[in-house]
Amino acid sequence: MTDSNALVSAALAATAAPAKVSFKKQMLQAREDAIIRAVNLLLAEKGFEAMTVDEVAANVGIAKASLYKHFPSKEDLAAAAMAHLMGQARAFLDSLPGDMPSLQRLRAVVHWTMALKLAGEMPSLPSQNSTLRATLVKHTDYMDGLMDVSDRLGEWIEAAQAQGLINPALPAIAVLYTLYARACDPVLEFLRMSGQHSDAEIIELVLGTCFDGLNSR
Amino acid sequence: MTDSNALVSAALAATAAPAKVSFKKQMLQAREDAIIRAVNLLLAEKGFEAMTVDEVAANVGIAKASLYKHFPSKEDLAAAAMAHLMGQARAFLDSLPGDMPSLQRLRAVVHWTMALKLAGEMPSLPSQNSTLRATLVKHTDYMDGLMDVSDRLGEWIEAAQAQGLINPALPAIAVLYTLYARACDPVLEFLRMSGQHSDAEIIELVLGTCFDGLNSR
DNA sequence: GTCTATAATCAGATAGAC
DNA sequence: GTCTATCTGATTATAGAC
Repeated sequence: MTDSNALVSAALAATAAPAKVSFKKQMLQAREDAIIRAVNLLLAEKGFEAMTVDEVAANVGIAKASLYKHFPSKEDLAAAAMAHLMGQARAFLDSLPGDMPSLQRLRAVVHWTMALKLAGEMPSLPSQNSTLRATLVKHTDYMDGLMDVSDRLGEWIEAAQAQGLINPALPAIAVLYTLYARACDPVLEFLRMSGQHSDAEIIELVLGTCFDGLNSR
Repeated sequence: MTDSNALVSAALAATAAPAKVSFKKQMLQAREDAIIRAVNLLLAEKGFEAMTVDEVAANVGIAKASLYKHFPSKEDLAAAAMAHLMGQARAFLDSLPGDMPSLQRLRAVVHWTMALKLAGEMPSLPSQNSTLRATLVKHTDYMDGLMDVSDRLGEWIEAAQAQGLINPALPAIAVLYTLYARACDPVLEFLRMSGQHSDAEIIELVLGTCFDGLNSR
C-alpha cells in the first residue's frame, strides 16, 4: 500500500465511517418504521389483545425473534405505534393555517382522526389493560406527544369557549375527552357497514352530531 | 308396602313429581342467573377478551366443567349476558309512561344506559371478533330482543324528527347507532377517573353533549 | 441482527369418576 | 350435574447457531 493510498484510506475512513454508521442507522430506522406501520394496521384492524406477535413478524417479513431485538415486548410495540400516532397528530396540528379560528381547528382535528379511523389506520387499545398502561406511561415519547397535543387542544377549546362558540358551561376537560372519544367512535364503522353512505358523508354526519348534537337547531 | 301406602305414594308421585321437576328447574335457572350475573360484571369490568372462563367459574363458585354443562362456549356466555341485557332494556322501555313524549323517552333510555355503565353493569364486547358475532346472531333470544328494542327506538326517533325536535336531516339509523354508542362511551369512565364530578353530573354532561352537541346554543 | 427451534405459560375445552 | 385432573392449542418470549 502506497502513501497516497494510505491518504485515500484515511480520507475515506474520516468520511465513510460516519456515513456507514448513518446508513446502518437509516436501515435500522427504516425497519423499525416498517414494524410500526404493521403494528398500527393490526391494532386498527383487530385491537391489542387479538393482535399476535407472530402476525406482526409475518407482516413485516422477519422472524419473531428479530422483532424482539427491536422491541422488548408486545406492549412496547403498541406503545411505539401510539407514539408514532402522536407524532402524526402533532404534525397535523402544525399544518393548520395560523389564521384558522379555534373552533375550525378543533373540527379539523376531529375530521382528521375520523378519516384516519375510516382508513383503518387508527390503532385502538383497551383502556383497562394495566400492564399496557404501565408501558405507555413509561414511554416518554408517547407521553410527551400526548401532553403536547392535549395542551394545544385545551387552549383551542378555551379560546372557542371564550368566543361563545363552544358551550362555556362544559368543563374543558370534558370537551377534550369527547374529542378523543370521537376518534374511536364505533358509529363510524356501524354506518359504513350499513352501506348507505360514502366515507365523506359518514364523517360529516358524525362530525355534525358531535358539535351540533342530535337535536334540531 | 300397604295399599294405603301405595295410594299415598301414588298421590305423592302425581303431585310431587311435577313439583320436583319444577324445583329442579328453578334451581337450574337460579344457577344460570348467577352465572349470567357474574359474566355481566366481568364483561363490564374487563371486556370479553380479558375475561377468562376460570374467573367466571370462580366468581360463581362452581367448577369450570360445570359451567360448560350450562353454556357450550365462552362466546355463549357472552351471548347469554347480552340477551339478559336486552331483556332489561325491554323492561325499561315498557316502564316508561305512556304519555311521555318521544324525545324524552330517548333521553331516558340513554340516561338509563349511562347509569348502567357507571354502575359497572354494562357488558362490553369487541365489535371485530367474528366468532363472537357468529354466536350472537345465532342466539335468537338476543337477536329478537335487539330487534324489538331497535324497532321501538326507531319509531320514537322518527316521531321526534317529525316533531322537529331531532334533526330531520339525520338518517334515523345514524341516530339509533349514536344512541347505542353512547351506552359504551368511554368519556364516562374518563370523567369519573378525573374525579371532578359526581356520577349524576357526569351523566348530565354526556347526555347534554349527545343531544345538544359541544357548540353553544 | 437474523434466523430456527424451543421453552414456558396460559386459556378454552373435555374425560371420566361420583 | 358437579367435581378433579388433564388435554390441546395458541401465544409470549428466549436460547443459541450463524
